[in-house]
Amino acid sequence: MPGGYRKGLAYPPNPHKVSRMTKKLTKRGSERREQIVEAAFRLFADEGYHGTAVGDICDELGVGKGVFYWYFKSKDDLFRELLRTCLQRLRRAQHQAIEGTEDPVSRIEQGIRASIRFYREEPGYLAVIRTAARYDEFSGVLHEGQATVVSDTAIHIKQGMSSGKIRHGDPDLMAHGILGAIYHFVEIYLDTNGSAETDRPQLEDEAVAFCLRGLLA
Amino acid sequence: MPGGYRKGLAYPPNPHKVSRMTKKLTKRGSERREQIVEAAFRLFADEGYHGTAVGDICDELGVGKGVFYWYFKSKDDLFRELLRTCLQRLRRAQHQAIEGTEDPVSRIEQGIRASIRFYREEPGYLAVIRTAARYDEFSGVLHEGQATVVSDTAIHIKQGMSSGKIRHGDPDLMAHGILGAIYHFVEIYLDTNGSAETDRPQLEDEAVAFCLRGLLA
Amino acid sequence: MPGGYRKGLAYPPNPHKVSRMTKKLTKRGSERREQIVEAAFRLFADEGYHGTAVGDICDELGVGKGVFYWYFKSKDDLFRELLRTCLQRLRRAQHQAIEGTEDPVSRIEQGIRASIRFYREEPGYLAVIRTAARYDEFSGVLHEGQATVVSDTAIHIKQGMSSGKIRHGDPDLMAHGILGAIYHFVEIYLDTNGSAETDRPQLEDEAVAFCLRGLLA
Amino acid sequence: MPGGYRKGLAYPPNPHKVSRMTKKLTKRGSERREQIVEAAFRLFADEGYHGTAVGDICDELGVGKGVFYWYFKSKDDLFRELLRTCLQRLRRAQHQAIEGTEDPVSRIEQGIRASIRFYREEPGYLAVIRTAARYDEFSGVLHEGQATVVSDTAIHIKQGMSSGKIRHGDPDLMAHGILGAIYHFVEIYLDTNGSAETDRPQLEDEAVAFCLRGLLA
DNA sequence: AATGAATGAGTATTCATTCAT
DNA sequence: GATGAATGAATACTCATTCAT
Repeated sequence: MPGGYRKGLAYPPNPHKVSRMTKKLTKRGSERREQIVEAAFRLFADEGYHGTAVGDICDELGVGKGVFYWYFKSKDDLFRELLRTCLQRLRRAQHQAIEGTEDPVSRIEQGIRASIRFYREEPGYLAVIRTAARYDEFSGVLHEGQATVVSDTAIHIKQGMSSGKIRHGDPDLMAHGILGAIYHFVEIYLDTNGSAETDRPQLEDEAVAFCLRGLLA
Repeated sequence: MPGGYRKGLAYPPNPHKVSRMTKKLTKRGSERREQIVEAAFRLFADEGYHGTAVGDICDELGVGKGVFYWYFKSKDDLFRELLRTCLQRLRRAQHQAIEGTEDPVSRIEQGIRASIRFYREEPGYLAVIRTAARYDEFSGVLHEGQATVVSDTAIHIKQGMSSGKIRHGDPDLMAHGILGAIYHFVEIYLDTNGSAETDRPQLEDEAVAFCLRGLLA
Repeated sequence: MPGGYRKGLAYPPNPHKVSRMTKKLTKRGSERREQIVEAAFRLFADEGYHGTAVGDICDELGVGKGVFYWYFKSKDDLFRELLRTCLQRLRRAQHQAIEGTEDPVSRIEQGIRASIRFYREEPGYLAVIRTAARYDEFSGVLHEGQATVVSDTAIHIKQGMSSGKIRHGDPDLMAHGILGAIYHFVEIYLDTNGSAETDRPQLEDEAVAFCLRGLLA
Repeated sequence: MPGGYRKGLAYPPNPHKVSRMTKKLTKRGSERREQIVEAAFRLFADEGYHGTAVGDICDELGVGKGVFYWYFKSKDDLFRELLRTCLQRLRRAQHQAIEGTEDPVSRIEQGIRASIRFYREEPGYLAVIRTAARYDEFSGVLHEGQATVVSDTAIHIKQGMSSGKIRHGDPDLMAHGILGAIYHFVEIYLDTNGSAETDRPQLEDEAVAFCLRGLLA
């Protein structure tokens, strides 16, 4: 039954829609799909989740709305996919930065630097993540992604503790502290729209210092 | 735009509406106003901004919708008022915690502890702040509030630097680091709905440790 | 502002909505559109602009409200289209009546007669024009239409002056005089609702006489 | 039963409200009443009927809404009173202009001139009349007023016919022609808001010429 | 694979009018 | 005489989603 939407955000989940998503796509089909993802990425980043109507995405491509629902179960679904992609890339960037470094503290440091660089260089990804953070619906996906990063980090922290380089404490909590601080730094000092007006080059150094050494002299 | 019409045809948000001067309220009036504020607080905290219709608030009190608009210019307006109140109380809580403490580092510590306690004890306030964080519209008010807290904290940081207790660095950035870490801790370890399922009593200690000493041993 | 939300919170008339390009309509679509125009025409004529809710129009056709907005950008928009159509038909009627007549004074006379006949035979059009005259919003369109008629007439007047058949004076003003008199005659002697209670067959003759010869013997 | 309003314009007429209007007012009371009338006059002229809320009028005077309803049965009622006043003044202006003139044609001419002068000098009255013309509700009062003017004029026309100065025809219709032309002239060439941008000093002469002699040479 | 058409619930806001104090 | 408080119907417009061709 079409039409209507409910308070808050969500349109009622569609229980009948069988996971058609396992469809095999022709070459043309995959291209279409990719076009949609790209357009949506741009729009979500610029206008936010609610600011982007399914119709806007279709208009962008000059196609009817049916097309969208041929490739995606729902708007919500597409956004989730996008979000997952963003988080994957972030994680990949972190891993690449760490590769070849042995010392756990250095690994943490490289991870911090990589994150900030990533957000700086990919403001679109940052925007999508920010958008996700705004809605309870997506906090699940976000938390998953975070959990991964946190446990990655927590491993290094534990190693650091073993070797005596890192003080004792709850590794997860510490990892969360890092995450929170970085995210906030990025919020404050990085502009979503590329125009690095407020950006400061030494942000990475300062972030690293804060996370590793805290305030005390 | 809403019902009724004015100026011939249009429904556009009435630009003339010069805030019909601040109303004088009778005792009954103030009580009503307070009732509205309370109901709205509860609903906003539970259901979010969009999840709460003006009509819901009025229904809660069993009054007509006009009543709402007798006391408040708009839904947006009421929410802002609520938000400001929340931020004020937070700040007050921080100030009270600091009173009587001289050492800047201790003041910072007390501030951190007070914030976490505040959020823990007043989940409603936390919920409202969270809700505000979700909407660009309110980020202004939120940022103001944050700016105040940051500059409060930065002052202590500077003093700590002078006395050599705090390492050198950008005080504002450090203050933001604290803010970000705490807010994230609260997000992760505190539930909005009182049910302290995930809560951990030692959260304050750990937060203080992270902010002051970072990770390193 | 109306239901639904976009861009986070706000209901303000969506400034981005770039007229989603002119739609291609299928046969069924054009028919639907036409049905809407007809229903709206009837309702606007009978009940006036404000007396006609978008919902009324849709109810008339037994369709959902979305249908209206599939075909028209807004209620205002539809009304403007309707109004333009009315004015066009009026002008066309005038042109047809003039065709084949050379003498400028006769052309003016035929124009006057055609106008009155038009209003008499198409009370619906008259009603729409009247309605438009009631609202500043639409006076623009109306004035444009008037301006056209006035300048058409003024041309004949000038020719008449050249040939000495029409006394000297400001042609535009004279044209406006004709317009005003006719419109008023129609207001007074023609009923919008077909019931030609007050109608008088010789109205055309009398109007012509007044406009051409004034009062004097 | 308070609240609510219906499509179109009108709130349901209040059948119970006994004509309290015959109240005798104290001196202070009459002053209040006069203040309301004045404020309403200004607002109606500036903002139109719907553009002026009862609350606006009261705000202007800094009094509660009850005051308004103490002195007037309804908004509609007040407007009618105002309108009647305007029409009276117009008629008075016309009479004064005619006094002492015997020749019927001259009387008509003086009447025309007086009307235009009146509208030019009292843009507020014009605005109120215009506003009234916009709403069916008030067309009654307006038509009454017009009827008076028309019959006044028709008398002169008849006299002119008797003396052979005016061509034969329906006097009422001729009078309506004059009215319509003048009103339209005023619409076109006079600005409501005093700023006589488009005004032309010789408008009176031209109007007289059009009404008396029509177009022909 | 694609399209155009249709659905319809959901909501902020205004304002004439009344009435208990 | 005056006030503040309360009433509540009325309405434009959005948009995720479905479906017949």
